[in-house]
Amino acid sequence: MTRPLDPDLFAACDDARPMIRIGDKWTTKLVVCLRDGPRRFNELLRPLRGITPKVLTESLRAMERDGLVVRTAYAENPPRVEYALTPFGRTLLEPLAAICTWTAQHQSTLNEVRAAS
Amino acid sequence: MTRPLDPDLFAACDDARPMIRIGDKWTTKLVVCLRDGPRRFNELLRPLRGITPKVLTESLRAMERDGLVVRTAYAENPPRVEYALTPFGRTLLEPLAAICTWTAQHQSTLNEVRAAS
DNA sequence: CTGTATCCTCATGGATACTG
DNA sequence: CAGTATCCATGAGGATACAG
Repeated sequence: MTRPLDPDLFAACDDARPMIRIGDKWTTKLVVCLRDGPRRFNELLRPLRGITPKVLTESLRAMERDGLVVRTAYAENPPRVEYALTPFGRTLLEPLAAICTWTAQHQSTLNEVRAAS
Repeated sequence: MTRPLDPDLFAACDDARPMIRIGDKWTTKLVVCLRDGPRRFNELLRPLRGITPKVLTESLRAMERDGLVVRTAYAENPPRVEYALTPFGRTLLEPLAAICTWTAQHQSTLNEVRAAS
């Protein structure tokens, strides 16, 4: 108990902005959306209820820049574009699952606690 | 591949605001800071470089409301206040560790990818 | 279908100073 | 030591409309 804090634990998070925008509103949900294979723009727009095309584009571009997602455009008519997780992006699935499981398991606890206050 | 999306996976995250403010700038760091035992206000203020007392207070109050943290004030002079994780708060440590590990392992990859673009 | 272009709101969180 | 009190900057994200 009360061992000194390990400074290294913060090394990865010390930047003004988080390396991965795990904290933002959509990135994690997008990763989950893409876990079973490539999805098209509208296939992402729909299940993420409430996201606007602008924000979806921004999020996907950011994830592309970070190498989490690849965008593939097919020269067809009507145009078809597919987004898929890269192998690197897939490495996020496991730690993210841990958080999702926690949330699913403890959501009711949280609701009770909040209702009581 | 390309199995249909499991809608339940989003059930826990469908609210306008996340149940737990995992996404915010300080909550996760505070959990990590408190993992080894109770800490005093200034013991949290210092290692979280850059946080202001106002924001620290706000964050701790929010975590208190959610039952993640307990505040204990000792009637001494000078005043002493300790913050500690509740058992419930401790359940967050494991999934959070998964994310921390991921970040630590892949930070360099991310840096390379960004430098290349 | 797959996006862009504008405009705008609003909450997070930072700066600074002060108090019991 | 452990906060409060103000004020304010910023940018993520939303609304809406339009385009290739």
